[in-house]
Amino acid sequence: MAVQASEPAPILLRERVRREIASTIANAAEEVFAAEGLHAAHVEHIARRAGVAVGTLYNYYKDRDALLAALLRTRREALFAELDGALGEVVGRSLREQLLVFVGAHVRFLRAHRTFFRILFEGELSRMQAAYPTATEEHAQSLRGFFERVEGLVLGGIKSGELRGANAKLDPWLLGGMLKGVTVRDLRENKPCEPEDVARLVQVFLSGAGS
Amino acid sequence: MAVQASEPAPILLRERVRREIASTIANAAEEVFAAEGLHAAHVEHIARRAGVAVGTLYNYYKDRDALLAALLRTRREALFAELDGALGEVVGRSLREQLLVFVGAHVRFLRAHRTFFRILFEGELSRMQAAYPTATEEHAQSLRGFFERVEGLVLGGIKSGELRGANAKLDPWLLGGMLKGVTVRDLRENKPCEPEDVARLVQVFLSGAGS
Amino acid sequence: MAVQASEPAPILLRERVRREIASTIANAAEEVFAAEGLHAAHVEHIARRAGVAVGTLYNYYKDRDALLAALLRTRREALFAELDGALGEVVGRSLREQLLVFVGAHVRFLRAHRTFFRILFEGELSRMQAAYPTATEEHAQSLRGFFERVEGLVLGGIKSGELRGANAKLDPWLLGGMLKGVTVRDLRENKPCEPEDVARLVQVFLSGAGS
Amino acid sequence: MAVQASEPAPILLRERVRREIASTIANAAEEVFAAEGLHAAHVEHIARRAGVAVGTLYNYYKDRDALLAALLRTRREALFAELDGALGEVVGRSLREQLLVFVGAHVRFLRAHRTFFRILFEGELSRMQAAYPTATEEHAQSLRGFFERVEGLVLGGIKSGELRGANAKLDPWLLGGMLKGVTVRDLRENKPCEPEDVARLVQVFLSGAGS
DNA sequence: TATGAATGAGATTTCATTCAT
DNA sequence: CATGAATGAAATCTCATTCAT
Repeated sequence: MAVQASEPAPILLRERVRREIASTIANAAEEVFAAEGLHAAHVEHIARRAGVAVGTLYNYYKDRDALLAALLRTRREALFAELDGALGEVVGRSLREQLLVFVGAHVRFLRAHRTFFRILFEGELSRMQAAYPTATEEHAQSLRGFFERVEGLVLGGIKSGELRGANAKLDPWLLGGMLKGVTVRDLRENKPCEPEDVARLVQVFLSGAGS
Repeated sequence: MAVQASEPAPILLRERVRREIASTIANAAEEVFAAEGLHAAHVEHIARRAGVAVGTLYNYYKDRDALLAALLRTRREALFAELDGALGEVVGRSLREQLLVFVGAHVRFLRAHRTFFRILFEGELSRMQAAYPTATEEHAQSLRGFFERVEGLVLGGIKSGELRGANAKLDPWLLGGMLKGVTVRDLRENKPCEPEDVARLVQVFLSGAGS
Repeated sequence: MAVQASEPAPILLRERVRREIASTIANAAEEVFAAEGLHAAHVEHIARRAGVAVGTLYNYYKDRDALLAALLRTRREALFAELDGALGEVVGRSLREQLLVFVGAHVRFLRAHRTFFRILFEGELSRMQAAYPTATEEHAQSLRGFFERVEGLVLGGIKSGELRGANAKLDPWLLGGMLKGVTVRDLRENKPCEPEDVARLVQVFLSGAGS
Repeated sequence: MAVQASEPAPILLRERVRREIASTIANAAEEVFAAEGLHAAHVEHIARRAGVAVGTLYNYYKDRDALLAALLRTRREALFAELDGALGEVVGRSLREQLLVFVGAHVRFLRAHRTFFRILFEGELSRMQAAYPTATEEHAQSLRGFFERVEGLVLGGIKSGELRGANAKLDPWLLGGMLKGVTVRDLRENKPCEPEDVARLVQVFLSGAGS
């Protein structure tokens, strides 16, 4: 008895094509948002870069807000997967090792997705709530998740005694600030963060730069 | 002894009124730019907040670009005066003292002009060159000047031997990053930077957070 | 018995000063209207050129419309005085003599008030009724008066038999067109109308250019 | 024999529709520019008269300047085609015949595009260089081309001896002035130029109106 | 479902006119 | 009266979004 297997397959195929296009558009959006700025980026440019018509773009994303939100969500999930994956491999190790691994993962992701961090940090102080409520929410969640992981490391260090005289409220901002510092240097000066820079960052945070 | 000073007085008065209004508009602009974002801020809102008609605003500033540029220039000059004034009083002292004074001055200025830093750091990765060329130039100069002062402190510390195994290229970004960290905390979380936070920041940079 | 003659004099003086200023403003207006165009001319430029404040200008003329209207009226009256004066001296003479004198007077006035004709002919086909109703009326009256005088000459020539096979309806437009032709040449090419050009114009109108 | 021509057709159709709309907008612009004046005409009125939204108008013409320029260029090319076509048919004929044909063609075009001449002659002395540089250039070229053709006729007449005692510099302005005269009569008095008017114009230019 | 032209609300900027000094 | 800064209506142009094909 022959099986009519021709039905489900096209559906899957169609779905795969759909995702392919959505992803192409999101990638184009990332490039254009990074290149033209969060506010100045034109939807038409995104469509053009993706090789589709604007109408098509709107078939995949409700509006500019939704497109930006989806983009942020996707990249955030990838980033967090990378960070959590790296941290998962050094559970229980020393704070120094955890920091090295964490910063290393961050830098690795930065190299692959410089644009995401440009968008993330450009929007950090920007006020887009009114114009892009959904994207703003995703954006906030990205910043929060990033900060929580930094904070988690600091709290772990305090608990284990590896951080002394610590200020649990402030120190995550100091560590996060340094991370942002090297990120901004990469984005503004086109100066990628080398392995020795990672080591130096961790060294300064743990032992200071002073003699 | 009566002085016949009836002529110059009105001129001075006019000029003073003029500056007063220009400054009122700039202050309103600062608030609105900070509240609505660098791009989304409406000229009309600025005028309304300043209590003048749009036309009046344009009597004082050529266009949106010029208004933003003037704002950035004014605040930058005030900030640099504050920072340089503070540093001038600790010339020759230890790096720790210089850092404490510098960070203290920064925090003091932040308290008085939170919005300026919002604009400064929001625009750090933003792309406004095309729309606001003059403002962009002022902005870049502000960032540069800020960084140069941080860099100067680091270089001084290296020269004096107070920074050991230093990385002259990277360390300014780390120190600057921490400063930005506490600034962002203030702006995003409404958590002003207390004196003990200043001390902690300097402590971490010089001696590290590790045990 | 001493006469208190000190009263009327100041009034006269005041009135004379008033007219002086009004006339200065009108002259400035003429220059600016001619230089910048009927619509593009800025009231502020007129005031500046007259050496007064805009507010002063509005003390003398109700609005832009009234200023332009007054200007047109004044110049028109002067032009017509000139033309009628010249024609008055050749009453009863041959059409050729009348034409020579008329065209000569026109050219003389043109040399003294090029700007008036620029305004007059620029506005000939322009639609300014909506924006400047009063000025439009003055303008129309100027054109009408100019045409009537040309028409008068033609009709006189027909009546006296000096124009043969004439077309009383069309010929004034032909003669007027030639006058406008030399005027426009003056205004556009900066080529003033010489005495021999006057003679040639009359010659062509009366005897044609053909061999 | 069926032809599989389904591909190219839509493209041609699109292009045709596009031209249709562009032309509709240009025609609306012509009417509005003529009715409201070169400077006072509102872009929104043009769009409304064309039955499209303002945005659509801007999809077809870069800005107000470009719209006016395109309009002038199109009409000018049509006018010159008409004039040159007519002149081409009387090459080598007598000056009188050439003039009759030329003036006739002019009058024919005037009847079909009264508005073009309104714009052309309104702008003759107007100052629009600053606001509409491109349109000004088209305008100047139109005036120049018109004058050149008039001048060509006169020069031809001088060369052939059909114009006697001619003034090659002045006569084109006289002939052109008469043409403008009948045109203005049409536009201002709503009095179209009849065939006998054409004949009279030529008659006066060649033989004069005198007895 | 893809397309891209049409839409029109909304933003910036100008300038004739007013009016407090 | 002279002054000139303040006013705000109005004009041009942009661009996210829709929708007929």
